[in-house]
Amino acid sequence: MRRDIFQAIADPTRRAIIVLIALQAMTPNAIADNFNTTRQAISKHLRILTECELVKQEYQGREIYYSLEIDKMKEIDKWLQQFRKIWENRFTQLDNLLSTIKKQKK
Amino acid sequence: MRRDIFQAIADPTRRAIIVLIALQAMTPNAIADNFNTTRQAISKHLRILTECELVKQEYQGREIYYSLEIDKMKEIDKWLQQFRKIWENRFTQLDNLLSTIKKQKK
DNA sequence: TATATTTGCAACCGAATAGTTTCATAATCA
DNA sequence: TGATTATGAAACTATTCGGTTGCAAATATA
Repeated sequence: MRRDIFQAIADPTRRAIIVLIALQAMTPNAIADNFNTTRQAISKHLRILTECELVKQEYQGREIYYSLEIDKMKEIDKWLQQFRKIWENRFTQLDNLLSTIKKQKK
Repeated sequence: MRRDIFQAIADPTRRAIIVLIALQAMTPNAIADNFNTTRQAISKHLRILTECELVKQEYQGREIYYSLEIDKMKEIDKWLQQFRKIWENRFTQLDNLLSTIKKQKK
């Protein structure tokens, strides 16, 4: 079992669940209402999301409210950081090129 | 075959390849030297990365140089955007709370 | 207390995945 | 030209994945 955050967001249903519970906590039943699968399938997705700590549970009687562990999402952001440096650099280089051309025109 | 960018970065070997060729183009053989698998396995990963346009090829004789399509990486960034709003908001709320407490102290 | 509701878990199934070995093709070099 | 090198593709395999059905446990309700 790999069960890391990148594998977690690879599945489109799980990405949709993440978006769904990002703003408000929801029960498995309520989440499942939004999809074309069984409640048990959603339950399995929630287990995967819980295992990699992308989601937290809040017990309330027999109901369980699931909500997004927003801080965990930053790990993806962190990995992206190294590439962001590259694409921002590209822009800077382009800017420099453009201003050089501008100067040459003068 | 799903073959989208999120599925592409789910595999740790593919993520490592992406990092490896982010700064300079490399041939499949050179890439494979960095891993504990066969060249053919790397070739398959490169095919997947090519299929979802995360990577571009440059033919040079019998060698093929692979390099990262950095713009494609922005798609992940774009998806993250909606959550970035949330976590930045949290910080703002915390700031407001702190300044409210500060005011009350006065 | 008996029944209904909410939930997770186990067993099973078909499809996808990552890897291997083998082979074909094309370019380079002696 | 013949051998070597770089590469991709095909066939196969073990494992994982996402889904289903069926069941058990715990809470709520009549």
